[in-house]
Amino acid sequence: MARVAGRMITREEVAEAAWRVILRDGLPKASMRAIATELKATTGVVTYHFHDKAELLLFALDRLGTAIVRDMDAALAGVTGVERVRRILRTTLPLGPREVAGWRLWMSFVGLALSDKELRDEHQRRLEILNGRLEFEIRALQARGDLSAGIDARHEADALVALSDGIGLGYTLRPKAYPPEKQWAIVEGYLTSRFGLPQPRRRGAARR
Amino acid sequence: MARVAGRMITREEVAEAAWRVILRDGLPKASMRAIATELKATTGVVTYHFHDKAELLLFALDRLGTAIVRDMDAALAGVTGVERVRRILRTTLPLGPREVAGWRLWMSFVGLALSDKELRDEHQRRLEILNGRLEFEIRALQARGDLSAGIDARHEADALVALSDGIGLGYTLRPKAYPPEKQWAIVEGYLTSRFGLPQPRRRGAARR
DNA sequence: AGAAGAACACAACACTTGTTATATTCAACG
DNA sequence: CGTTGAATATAACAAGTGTTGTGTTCTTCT
Repeated sequence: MARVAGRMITREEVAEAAWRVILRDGLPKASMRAIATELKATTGVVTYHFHDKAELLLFALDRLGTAIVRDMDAALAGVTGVERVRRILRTTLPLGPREVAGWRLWMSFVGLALSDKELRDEHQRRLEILNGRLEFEIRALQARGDLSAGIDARHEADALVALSDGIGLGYTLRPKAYPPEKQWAIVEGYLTSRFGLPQPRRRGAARR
Repeated sequence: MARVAGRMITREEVAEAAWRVILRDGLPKASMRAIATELKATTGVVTYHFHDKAELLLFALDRLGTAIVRDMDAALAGVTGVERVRRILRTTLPLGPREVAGWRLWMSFVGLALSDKELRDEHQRRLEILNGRLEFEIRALQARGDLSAGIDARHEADALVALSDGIGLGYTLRPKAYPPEKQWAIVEGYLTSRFGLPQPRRRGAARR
């Protein structure tokens, strides 16, 4: 109980301030003081909402993951069939500024995740969610008859995750080499040549 | 002039010590003192060979890249045809402990590379080298007649880099999800369904 | 009005960091 | 020999870090 005072900064706002600092100055510069300054507050706010800095970073990463899942669900609303797979990939790829920011943040944490078990678990969770969703959709397509029952859904989902993550990694390091059109061309090319899924737009070059 | 004294620690040894520290304790723990201790020396050695810490990290990353290129060249010696593409991918994928260490190191630096221009340039250089080599080999296969002349070599190389980098990223975060056999199954599956490349067989065509 | 407690500010502590300056060692050479 | 200079050790500094403790506000409830 007890509704509260003047500004009332929430944990989410702290996490989002951390995002902005990380995106602007990099993770090493994201100190408690820098995050507090970004909030136009002092470190007291940060230490009040989070016991640790580790807890703050973990929460920031967790919230980033749930935001992506929420975006994905929104993109899937009312969509059926093959288009669902495309929508999933569209929300994970760095096609727009929002997704680009997400990828930059995610990549900023990868280095830490290698030496921090909890951060690594959080990363794994996201990958497993993405993998699980793709696997589910592939199975649904198989049940529908749109896809051969012979293919290994789990395996194909792993491959798709690898492809989209590779594009995301490539974009964060070489943005010019992976513009949105090329990202999507790679994914569409993969889907058609691998599964024979029809292209919504005009037919292209992927005949062998 | 002047051959020198007792231990004579080189820049390369310092860089390799930095690798070990980063692999064992993570990049944030890789301080000058930690690296010096790993060398069983003091910080004087490190500051003598490197003016900056930034210069040390850049050198360590650069040397990692050249080591990978050297491995790739060694794997390509005397190999012709489609097998060359496979060899390239085999040296980039985290199939063995050596490549796994390379990937862990590379991923440790990605976060810093986002906020450090020189590190980012180094990353881009490696990606461009890998992309260039694959593009070259694809063109060679086209000239040979093993691959349709209609495909866009540059585009296919970008896609292949994305796929292998995605596998590498996936492995560093979820090693159990991408064991060596699965890594290779994904790549082989991609090559066959995308290019129709046959499983390894020998043919005796004249080179060039 | 008064009490309570949440939300925040502020200051200080104990470390660690990168960097620099100054000593020390010791093989090579005139 | 003594001198030189590269290679390493040592020590110190200023700045920044996460964390902790103690005030200060200010709303809400009685």
